[in-house]
Amino acid sequence: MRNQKQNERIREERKEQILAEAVKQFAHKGLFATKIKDIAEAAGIAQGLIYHYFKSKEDIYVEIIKDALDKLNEAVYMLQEIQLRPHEKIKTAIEELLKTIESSDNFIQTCRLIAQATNSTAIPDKTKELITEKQDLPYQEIAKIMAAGQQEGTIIKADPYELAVLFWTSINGLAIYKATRQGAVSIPDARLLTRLFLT
Amino acid sequence: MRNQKQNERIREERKEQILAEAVKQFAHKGLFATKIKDIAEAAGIAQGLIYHYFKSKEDIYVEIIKDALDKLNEAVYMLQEIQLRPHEKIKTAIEELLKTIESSDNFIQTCRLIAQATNSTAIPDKTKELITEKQDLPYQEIAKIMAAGQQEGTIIKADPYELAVLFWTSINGLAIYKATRQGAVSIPDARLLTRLFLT
DNA sequence: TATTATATTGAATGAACGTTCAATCAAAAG
DNA sequence: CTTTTGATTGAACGTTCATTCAATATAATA
Repeated sequence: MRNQKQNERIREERKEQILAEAVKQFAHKGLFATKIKDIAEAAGIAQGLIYHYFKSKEDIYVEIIKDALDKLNEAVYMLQEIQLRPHEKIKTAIEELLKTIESSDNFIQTCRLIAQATNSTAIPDKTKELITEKQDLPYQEIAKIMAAGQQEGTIIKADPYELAVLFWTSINGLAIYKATRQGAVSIPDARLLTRLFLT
Repeated sequence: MRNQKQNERIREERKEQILAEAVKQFAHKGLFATKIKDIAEAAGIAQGLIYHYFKSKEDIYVEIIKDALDKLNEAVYMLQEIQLRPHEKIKTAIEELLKTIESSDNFIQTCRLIAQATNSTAIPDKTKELITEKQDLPYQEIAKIMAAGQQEGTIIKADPYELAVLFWTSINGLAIYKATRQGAVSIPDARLLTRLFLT
């Protein structure tokens, strides 16, 4: 028989493979239009095998949404660490996020998944909990930076949280925009958006 | 027996009633998580009766998406008519749109429906056609106004279409933001957003 | 090679759902 | 009151789908 280490590795690889295909399917079609058959076919395995690795379709979905929210929060957390003035943080964040939108399918999938989940009341309860738990952090974090910048006089005077809302709705909107027009779309220059927040 | 006029009126009223409930359901849950049973129950009628008025669930959905896109285009079209300088048009549009986001559930439902439909590849082909046909007009229209304002030196210099993208992604993002936090959320002041476009 | 444990398959199951349909109801017209 | 026509109901039908399961394959170990 196989030893435990090998088994664990195979198991982990298969799980990742299934998750990777499921992310694509969910991002494009959402939870309810994505069929287990779709995921199995995309992964090149039998339908039944999916249930060897996951309890249910919902479970896969919940895990994916969790990962998506975590990924976003992690990125935001890194922003805290960087040694920059607040207004430079905002500038850098916008530049990096727009660059990522242009280059990374992965990030766009993350945005699509979160947007769908956020915009539907039909998602599993567990997903709703994750969202209430994790969705606010990016807003809070950006709001903090905005407030700090206001202290220094480099960020425009307005409710910091409202500025954060504008920040994220713009970024998110652009990601979805890019996602839904396949191919050549021109994402606005970072300086345009930056201008919205700096004095 | 009833005369034809009465029948037509009853028929029209019922259709509207079904559509009104379907809009709510679709806006909250999307096409695939909304069941015919849900719509029938919300409308207080038997499931079967829906098929006396509509050919299929998809048909209802397509009609609703069509209405949503038309409503948006109509609003944009009215903007053309107003006698104002380009930068005043942008200012007024932002003010009115933000006011509408704060007050009108109807508008928010429209935004949700369009966002969902745009963000999914699983929607009916007929819906996809409607979107490709009608979705670009608001962008074009705002881009035109931006370009005109640039001629007058009142709108910031940048690709007009990119400005339009920024315009709509912000508005749309805010509408979705409001939709998904039930109750008290503070929508940013119109002046903040206006500042993004004016010189 | 025989054994054992897990991976994998594909068919079976059962529930949910969209749609159809036969039967009944309601109301106006004769 | 009777007829006629469309509105309405609720059960029935057929399909799709998530999930389960019995059977088979694989590969490491003894």
